[in-house]
Amino acid sequence: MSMMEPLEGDAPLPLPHVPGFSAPFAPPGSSQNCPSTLSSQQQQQQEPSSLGCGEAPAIDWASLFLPSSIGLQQPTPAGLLQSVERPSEGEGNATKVGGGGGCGKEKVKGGRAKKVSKPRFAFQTRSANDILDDGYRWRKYGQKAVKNSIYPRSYYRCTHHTCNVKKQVQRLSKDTSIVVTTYEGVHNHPCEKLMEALSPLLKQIQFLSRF
DNA sequence: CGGATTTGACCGGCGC
DNA sequence: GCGCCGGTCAAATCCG
Repeated sequence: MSMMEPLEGDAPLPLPHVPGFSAPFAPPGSSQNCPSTLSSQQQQQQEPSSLGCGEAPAIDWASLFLPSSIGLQQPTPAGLLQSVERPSEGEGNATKVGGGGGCGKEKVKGGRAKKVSKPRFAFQTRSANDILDDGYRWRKYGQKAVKNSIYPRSYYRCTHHTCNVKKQVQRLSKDTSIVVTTYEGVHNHPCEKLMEALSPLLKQIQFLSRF
């Protein structure tokens, strides 16, 4: 599994840029995403600020999503270790993204699947808890034992009806305190927790902007 | 009772 | 062509 090598091979690194747990995961130069609900243009312009939600105000989502700014809980104070973008995999020519059958594809009724490559974004966290509270709601749909790791990989899907974002969570066998979370796709909706936390702030901004 | 989780089966791509 | 492996499905089970 070559896709994890950059992560597993590296020792914990100082993180140059932390996109935030629930930030819209800036696609590495691609624009394919959630074709079922939103056009790719509206969805993402490589700008983290374009969350893609129609009624979302023009806000710098990337910065707002930072856990520290909204009080999202973090499993441990250690927090993020490394973020990894993986731009090379199948952008455009739709090669397999994760090695498996369904990866990078969407199944349609009847068992056939069409290939859809999505932006993927992985980062490591040092946490005793596998499940990061990133503000979104996830439903687990699978768990697999993976090679070269004593820990299984868990597969989650965003529970929002129109959102197709998935994430994989796996603990490193080399360093059991590190959890690797890989997001696939971009949320086309603001997370409930975030909006809840931001609403008073937004009101305040709107109020102040009148002057 | 409805939603979330678990888990074995199945599917499809890739390497040999 | 075949086997391995990762990703997904879906029925069963759990839980609030």
